[in-house]
Amino acid sequence: MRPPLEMILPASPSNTAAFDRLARPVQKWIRGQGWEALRPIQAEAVTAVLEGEADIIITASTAGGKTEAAFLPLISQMLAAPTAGFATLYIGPLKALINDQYQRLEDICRDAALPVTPWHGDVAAGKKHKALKNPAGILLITPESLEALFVRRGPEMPRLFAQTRCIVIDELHTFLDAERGVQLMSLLNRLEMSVGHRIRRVGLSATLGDDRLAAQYLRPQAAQNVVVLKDTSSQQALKIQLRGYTSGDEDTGQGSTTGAISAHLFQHLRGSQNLIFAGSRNRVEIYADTLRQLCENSHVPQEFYPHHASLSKDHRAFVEARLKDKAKPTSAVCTSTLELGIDIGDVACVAQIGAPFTVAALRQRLGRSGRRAGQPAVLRQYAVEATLDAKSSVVDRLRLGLIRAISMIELLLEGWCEPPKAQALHLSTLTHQVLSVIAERGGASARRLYVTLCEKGPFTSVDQSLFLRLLRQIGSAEVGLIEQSADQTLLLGKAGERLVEHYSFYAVFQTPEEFRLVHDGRELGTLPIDNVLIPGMTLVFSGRRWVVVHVDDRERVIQVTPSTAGVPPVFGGDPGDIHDRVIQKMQDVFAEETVPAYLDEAARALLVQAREEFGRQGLQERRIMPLGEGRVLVFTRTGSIKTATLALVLQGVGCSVEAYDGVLEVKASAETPDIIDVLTQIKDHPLDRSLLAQANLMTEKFHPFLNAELLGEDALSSRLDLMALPQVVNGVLNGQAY
DNA sequence: GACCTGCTGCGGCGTG
Repeated sequence: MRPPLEMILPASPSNTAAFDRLARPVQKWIRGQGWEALRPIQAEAVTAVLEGEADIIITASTAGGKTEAAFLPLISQMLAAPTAGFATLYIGPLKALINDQYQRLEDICRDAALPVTPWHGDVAAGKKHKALKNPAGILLITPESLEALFVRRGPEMPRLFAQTRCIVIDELHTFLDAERGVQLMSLLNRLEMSVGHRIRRVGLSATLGDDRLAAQYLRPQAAQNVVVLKDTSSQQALKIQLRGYTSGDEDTGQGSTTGAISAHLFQHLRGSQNLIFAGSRNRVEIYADTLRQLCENSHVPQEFYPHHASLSKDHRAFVEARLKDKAKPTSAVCTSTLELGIDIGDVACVAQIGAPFTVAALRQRLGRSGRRAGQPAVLRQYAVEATLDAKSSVVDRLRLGLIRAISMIELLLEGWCEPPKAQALHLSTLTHQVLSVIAERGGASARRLYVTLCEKGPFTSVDQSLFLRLLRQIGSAEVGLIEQSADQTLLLGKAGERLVEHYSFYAVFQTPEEFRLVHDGRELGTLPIDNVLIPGMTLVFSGRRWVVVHVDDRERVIQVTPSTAGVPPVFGGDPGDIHDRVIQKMQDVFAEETVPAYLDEAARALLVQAREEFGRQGLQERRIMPLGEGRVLVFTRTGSIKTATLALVLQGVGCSVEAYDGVLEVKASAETPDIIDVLTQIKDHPLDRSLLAQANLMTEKFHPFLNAELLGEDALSSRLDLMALPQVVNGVLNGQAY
């Protein structure tokens, strides 16, 4: 008789029961780890996975043991019932994450003799061919590589996945509300159709604003049956400070806000591991350069390094390794590259310069700090506002950056974050999936495509008539992506074949063209091609200063050599997307009188000023404010989508418009009609879609193949909101005008 | 007024 488990493993009874249900090799691995017990979330997951076939969402903090929670019982299950083909499919959004998870799972599976195969663009072709010849165990793959399998090996899919029982989706939140997430859902749905049975889905995530919406994403047809397991054990303390700073237009000299914030970071972050989110790659370079100088001037070792997606892999790996190495204090000045994914361990503090765009990002970033028991998460928020003078505009006086930073923190504390947008058509990704299904099957009927992608797949907002219009468009002579054979089967056209045959087809997201920046044969990183650089020009990049020595336009290579001066390059980007709820919260912050305890003295003073201005201008009620010289402020009090839609309409009648948080600054010309008349017109008449003609509607990768009509509908389903406009305008007009 | 993510097959060559 084997001894009772309690003698080996001190654990609570429920925990012991969970442990007992795991396969022997898995139990052996757990003992080898020296764990005292399974964590509650892991014990719950064991029960949920082994009892029944329900879809599951597991949410726990980054170091909360989610991977083990899912895989300890899944591996046990695989050992109990061996299958032919891949038994479990793991989807990861990053190659680096797949590499990390491969190491961890290999370790668990070593004694179990269960193969684990990583599969992404950097994995050797030989290794992939071996796995295809003998598919078994766990396959770790990116959405793009899974897409490639469908396109290149469509007929083999049933053989590879016929007995797959479970698909684990890591970092589930990164797929919600993204084109890539729609692609992934389409692929998983196609996989189920291809093998002819449902495959259980398990989502892992650290940050979910709304469990039900995540469940809706994971299994749209049966969201109510998704089991959500939450780790509530690690409710951690949160320490927040919001510091206010003011600056003029010239922000680079001595005594600037960049200098002042850098000095504060230098003073408080040195000696530990930290993340400094600077908001853009340009600002990452500015702050990294300033902090590097501070270290040099103080004759102390360098601890501040830049990290963003345009920097070389080598440099990024160097910074990540330093963050993991507690013997080398390191603060990374970074963009969202360090927001998710790969494990960099616990950081002492998260600094955020300027308000973030979403509460979800703020929450994800904060999750990097305070992960050790008893350690609070620490947020240092820096708000930068303009120095005011007699000529300063109302918009500057309202301190929108500070108010938004406060609003985001308040919403974070309330536990809210942005939900995914449900109704979008995703016509770019639908075009991609049409080509992919045709390639997979060597041809398909329109009916089959519609059922696969829209009826049973994720493109539920697309009805038959819209789908047919899309097919006719991409099958037209001038586009030529598809063509129809005599028996009505849809095949790839010439242009479609060319597209699908190239490896750049698999990803559904757009990437800009770039130069490579090289010093002494070593790549420093990449720059968007719209940077105009000629020999002799200086720049700040990768935390150092360079001078351009040679530009090769054909090969897209720029040679540089060290220099003592420089300015950071322009990286471009899209306008941010701010949710309605954030703007509402800003309105509340203006109207209330309480001052949050986490503001420093300067931030308090700025908040008081902003509220005085808000009251003085009567903005509690007032929605339209003339500024003189034909300029008017229109307070939409809505997020960026509705505000941008109104801006588009006003531009359509000849106004020039600038958008801020919930406010438009409108400048009329001599030919422009009176703004009240324009707004009244919008309120009373259905809107003319021809307005869309002047907007830039080509934002996604496969948009260039669509016509104006389809592009308009796609934009209206996601980035513009004409339907809401009458209501927005009504609100504006019913406030006190003029 | 922004950020991030991904990639196959094949020919040519050297090595064991």
